[in-house]
Amino acid sequence: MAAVKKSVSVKDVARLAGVSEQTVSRTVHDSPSVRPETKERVRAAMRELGYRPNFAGRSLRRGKFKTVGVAMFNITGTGNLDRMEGFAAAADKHGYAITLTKVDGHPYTLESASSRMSALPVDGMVVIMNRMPADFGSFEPLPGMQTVLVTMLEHPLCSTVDNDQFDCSHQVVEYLLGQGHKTVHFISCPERSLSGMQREEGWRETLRAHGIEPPRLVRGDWTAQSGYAAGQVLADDPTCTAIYASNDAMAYGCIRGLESRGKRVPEDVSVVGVDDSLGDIVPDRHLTTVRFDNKRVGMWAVDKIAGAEGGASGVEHMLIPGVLVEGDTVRDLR
Amino acid sequence: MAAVKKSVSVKDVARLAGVSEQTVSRTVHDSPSVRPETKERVRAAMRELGYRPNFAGRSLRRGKFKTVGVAMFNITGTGNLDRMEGFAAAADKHGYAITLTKVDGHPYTLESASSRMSALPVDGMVVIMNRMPADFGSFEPLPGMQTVLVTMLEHPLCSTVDNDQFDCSHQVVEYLLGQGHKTVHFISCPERSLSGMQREEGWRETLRAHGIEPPRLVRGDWTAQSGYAAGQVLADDPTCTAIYASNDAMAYGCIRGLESRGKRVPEDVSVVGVDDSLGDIVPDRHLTTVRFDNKRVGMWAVDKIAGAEGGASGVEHMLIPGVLVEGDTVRDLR
DNA sequence: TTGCGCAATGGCAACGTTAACATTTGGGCG
DNA sequence: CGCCCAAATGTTAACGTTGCCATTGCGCAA
Repeated sequence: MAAVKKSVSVKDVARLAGVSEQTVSRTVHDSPSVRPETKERVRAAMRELGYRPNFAGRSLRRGKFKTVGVAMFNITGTGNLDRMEGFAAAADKHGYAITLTKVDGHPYTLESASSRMSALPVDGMVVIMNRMPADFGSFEPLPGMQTVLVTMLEHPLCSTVDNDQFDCSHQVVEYLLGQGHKTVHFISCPERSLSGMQREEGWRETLRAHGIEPPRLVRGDWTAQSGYAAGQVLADDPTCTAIYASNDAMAYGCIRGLESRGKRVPEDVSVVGVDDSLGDIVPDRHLTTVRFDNKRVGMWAVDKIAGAEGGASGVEHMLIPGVLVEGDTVRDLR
Repeated sequence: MAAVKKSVSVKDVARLAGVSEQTVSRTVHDSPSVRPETKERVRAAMRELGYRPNFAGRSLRRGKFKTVGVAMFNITGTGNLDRMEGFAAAADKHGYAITLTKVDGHPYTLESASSRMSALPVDGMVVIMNRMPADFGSFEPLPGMQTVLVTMLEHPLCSTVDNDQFDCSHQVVEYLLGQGHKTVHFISCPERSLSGMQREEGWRETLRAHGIEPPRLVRGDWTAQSGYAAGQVLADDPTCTAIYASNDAMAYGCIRGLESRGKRVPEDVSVVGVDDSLGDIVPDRHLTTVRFDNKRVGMWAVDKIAGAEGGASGVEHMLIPGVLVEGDTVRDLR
């Protein structure tokens, strides 16, 4: 019916309703100082013309976009979907939107992400760090642009939030030692992964805190295949009764590798993974693993920006612990 | 050094560089009608003040946002991450950004997604449909807002793009029949899933095209657990030599269910999945499955919007076929 | 020398919205 | 009956950018 040519502005609505533009604006914002019958007349005009407030005009006037930018160096990655769920949920709660930007192909620096964002309609930004950016130490966030980094590393000028990888390893090692294992073997991941290195460090330090010298680790590459190979290697090590794999895929692979060498899980060797990413893919067996709350990580980041509103809230660092989920791949030796 | 209070505008740069605002604007757009030395002076001023063009002012003037909105009813879902990778990649290519919006909690209608988007700074929108929206038939996209639906269903007013689920089932069934199997059993998914129902329809029709009456299907719920149960049921069916599961998790579960009843895969029964979502989680065995190119789906959607620019390009429907990846879970009976 | 054309730059207005201030109207009260 | 206050509505200006047109300055041809 009401065919729209260009775009309908407050002016058009005002003309049709026979009021001033200001009254239209007040009606849009449901101001109490407009008579109900006037409001209704204005609303009718808006409906008839199909009026939609123009975002650009509004932001220009307000100096705010009600949008949080998310910069990712690579989109695909464990937990990113859950994090996005968190971003979107928190944004929704505050009436914000999320603007997603891929910073792939550009240099792996915070500056690169920041300058990309600066041209976009965002009030604050979140950067998901998978690796160590070259300028982590020297980076300064854009003035007026609240910046949150998703990483365990603390930054002096930006708030940070992440899963507590260190605590994760601590929980796993304590758990296994508590079940009577004398030591815990470790299947690591490629060295460029920040979170992986933190898991490794947590494993090492927790063992040392118990006066146990960490055994030689087996380096994996996140794939089940590498876990399989690691399992075969560790099957020949008589001191190995408990294995902590850096992710679930390697843990599953490791189990098969152990079995291929005649070891039973958990009777002979216990295995623990991290991520709870695969669900119960092996239906009659549940992997003992650590479940992270990536959604909460995402929500925290956006809450920090959208919740701050005017007041420039200070720099905060948040670590969100995972939960060890007991399955049936660990044997109690006590 | 150059501490910025509020925000730096062309006016500030113009004053510092001793030129007009217009010349600043021309410099930003690298117009040939500005003397190189003037340009350099302006650029120096921009650097000194830390000038960033204001998005709102620019969009207001231009009437364009260079942004594509993506509406999702639920973020978590197989393939969404790859699709987002596609959105972001295509947006990057065109100099666009992606604005992500969760429409969860609101009614499952296209109208709801559309009205949510209309208040955001976007030039076009993509809606990811998992289920059937109540208003699919009656929906009209917002005037001036190019709308692309991610679904196999064709819409008269909106372009659509999706994986070709029908073709996927066709490929799988043809492949299995080609290997000498007399029929193909099917593990389905919950009825509310659009893509799942299309896979089911494709299975049924392809069998019928060969004059084979489709056997009774076993209904699953996407989980490995349900696949396990289905495998146990089908293990007792002597006519069952080939099973097509609606996703990989059920396929893996099914294999374990069959094995728990003494059937070997692929010697006794062949199993094929869909999605290629789990990687080679079982290291010494590769599931035969169908790999979809969700990234391409995402890119197509954003290309359609960002590539159109001014010209209102017509409604198009695109189906992107998956690729059957041969593993070692199918036996050739010939 | 004068006039013309081109290159470089400046002035102005408008995009749509809304805060701040101005104005009108109606009603209560001295 | 007149005054004042409050409620309701209108007017103006500004947010930052850029298209359009005007202006300036310069070299070259007449």
